[in-house]
Amino acid sequence: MKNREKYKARAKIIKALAHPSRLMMIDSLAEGEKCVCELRDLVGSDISTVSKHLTLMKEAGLVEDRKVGQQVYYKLRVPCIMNFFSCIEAVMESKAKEQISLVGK
Amino acid sequence: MKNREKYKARAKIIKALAHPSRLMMIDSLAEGEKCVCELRDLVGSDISTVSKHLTLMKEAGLVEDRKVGQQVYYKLRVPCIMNFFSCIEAVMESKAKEQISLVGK
DNA sequence: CGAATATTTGGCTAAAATACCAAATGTAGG
DNA sequence: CCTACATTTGGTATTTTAGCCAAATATTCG
Repeated sequence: MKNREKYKARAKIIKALAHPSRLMMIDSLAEGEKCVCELRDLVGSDISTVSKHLTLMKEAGLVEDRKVGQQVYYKLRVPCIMNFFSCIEAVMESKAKEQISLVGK
Repeated sequence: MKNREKYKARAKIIKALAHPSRLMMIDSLAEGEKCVCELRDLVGSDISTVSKHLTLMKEAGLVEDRKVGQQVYYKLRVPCIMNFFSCIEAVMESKAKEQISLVGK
């Protein structure tokens, strides 16, 4: 794969994570399968908006869906995603410390 | 911190990763400090564009800078970022397998 | 000081992402 | 078949992001 393409492919997946509502849904899906309506209640947006977020994550390969009756259930496809968050917290802490040290100068 | 804010803060950091050029630079910075001009050669965009990418990553807390003479060196602030990529690859593989299984149907 | 080099900032345009509403689709049950 | 319900799709307006050029800033060196 051409180098430029490799980073583009990675960016697509990371972009699919890069939205507050989507992160909220991922956190929730870590507990297990949820239907679209449950996720809508969680994030509080219009259901069409939620559906589009889910489609986008599905296309990126983050989640998969399953139809049961008239409902559609989504679940995480690759649980290692959850490991991200500890590092994200580390970034925030590191940033916070920097802020503190700047005050002292 | 209010829940909604927590996810917004996380999203800001993840957004700062979510661009091919920025991922390319992060990969390169994993080897060690680089000046802006080296990173411009790497990604091939206008230097003002590269500078803006770096500023954005700095504001997110991903990198820090250091001025040496007339050059500015950037380095990774939180190395655990690099752990992301193995999971990203896993997402891509999982996606690829899905594609293959669909062909067979 | 004045020229040369590295980087950042401001301004602007084009492209991408987001959100909502309305309409379409799919499924279940009477 | 008709209605109700869950979800997706289409269309559109708004916001955000990206990239380039030109100008400003900072530093080095003669």
